[in-house]
Amino acid sequence: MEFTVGKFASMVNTTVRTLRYYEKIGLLVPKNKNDLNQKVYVRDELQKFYNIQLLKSMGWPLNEIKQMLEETEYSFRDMLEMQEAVLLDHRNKINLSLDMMKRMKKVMNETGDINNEDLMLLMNTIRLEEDQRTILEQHFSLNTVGKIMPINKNQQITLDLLNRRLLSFFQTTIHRELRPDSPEVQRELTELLAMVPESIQEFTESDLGMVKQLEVFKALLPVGMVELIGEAIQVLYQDQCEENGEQV
Amino acid sequence: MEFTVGKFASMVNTTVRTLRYYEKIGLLVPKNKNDLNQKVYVRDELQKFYNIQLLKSMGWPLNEIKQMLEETEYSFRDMLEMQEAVLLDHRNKINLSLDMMKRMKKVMNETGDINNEDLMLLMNTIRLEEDQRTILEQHFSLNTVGKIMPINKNQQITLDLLNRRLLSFFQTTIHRELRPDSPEVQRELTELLAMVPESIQEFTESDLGMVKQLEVFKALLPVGMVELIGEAIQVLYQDQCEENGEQV
DNA sequence: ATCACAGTTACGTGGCGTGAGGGTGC
DNA sequence: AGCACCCTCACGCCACGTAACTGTGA
Repeated sequence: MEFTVGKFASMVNTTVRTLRYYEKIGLLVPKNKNDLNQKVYVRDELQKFYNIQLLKSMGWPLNEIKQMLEETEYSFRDMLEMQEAVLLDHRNKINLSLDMMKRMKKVMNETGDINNEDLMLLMNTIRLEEDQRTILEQHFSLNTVGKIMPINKNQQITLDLLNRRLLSFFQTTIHRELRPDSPEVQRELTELLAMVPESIQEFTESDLGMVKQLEVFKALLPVGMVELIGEAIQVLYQDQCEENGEQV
Repeated sequence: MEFTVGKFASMVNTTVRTLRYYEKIGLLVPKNKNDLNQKVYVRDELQKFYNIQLLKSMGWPLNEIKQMLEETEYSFRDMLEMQEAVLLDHRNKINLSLDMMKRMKKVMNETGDINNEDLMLLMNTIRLEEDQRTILEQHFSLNTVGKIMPINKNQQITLDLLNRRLLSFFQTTIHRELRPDSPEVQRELTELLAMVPESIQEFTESDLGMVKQLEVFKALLPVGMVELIGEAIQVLYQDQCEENGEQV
């Protein structure tokens, strides 16, 4: 039951370098030597190595592992609970990214060209959804916010696709230098608004505090797009009021 | 729309150091300066920063992100698929650790004292289950292996608890220096074997190749335990044969 | 003499943290 | 004068990888 570094490394399925590193930091130091004055790993080191591997797989850093293995009076149960929380947190972040990527794959499967810049913009809006949601919830009711940022997966994908269509249309609008009151813009806008939940109109009235908080997100949109859409919506509402014979 | 590092950092919720680092590696270099000769971040940098964050959340390293943002001709779809695989793999490893920890929590909730060394030993047997399974599958049928290493969660926990009881008992046996043919040992052994699936007896007959492969795992057990259990089982079988009037 | 190991020393990696030390405007 | 910023330079962290060079028994 004596193994030199090389043998031991292949036996426990690791590298010589790793064992040397563990020795250097005092984590796993072979106590015995053979007749050739080479360090040898015995049963004790094997058991300790697997315990190190175990704690590592739980997410502990090596210096903490060293401490834990030195003092006998540590609570395994506490260690387990702590690292479970860490791993759950980690997994949660990964799940958020995976969800985002799933939604994007569906958006990309829609027909029509879309460049990488716009794809990243759409993906960013998904990624930053939670941040925007918390801001909006300070100014509107939970119910209202839930309508433009639904948690329901089906509603989500519907609005993701709507977002894509909106972005694509106003990109070409800017490119073709159309005015916000042009018939093409007004026609598309009415059509888009028809597909959207009614209460979204609440969002058109915004106070100054919210505008400031949302400025970062607005800056992510292409130059001039926010203004263009704002003006286009204003024109639309004026027209509607005139049709109804109302005063603005 | 001009921000110095500090302002920009707090706006996009990062640190000055991070921005400086990105500048150093040429990932995000502010092109403009203000009248105080300070570097300023504008809308372009803001958009780029969020794109960097996005790609980072997908698991890309910074040098690859830099390349991707430099060349316009990359396939966003391919990037997405690749990183989805990476994230899934990552999540899988975390899930394995979390499963192991769940099983251990149940084992720890059983009554009776158990020290940290033994807890880690039990946890290692769970962690190394897959490695042992592949070895055993080279020598026994899938069905047989499945009985002592079930995939079914309920059966798993039953055997985990059995393992704990077995370990605890033979630890005290060694401590009290009981002999393998002592009545206490034989009684407990018969009781333990009664709780185990019948076909486990197949495992008592082992060939040399397998013994060698499993040596690493046997070395994880406390000194003398393997031998003790082996002898105790032999005594038990001899007694059974004599009762049945058979010859050994 | 060559090979297959063992040994030590030391620099590189990635994504920053954390200073040191100096300058500038209010 | 102090404060709150800005600048650059540079070492530290973690868990090793990689390389260079030397030594030793078969």
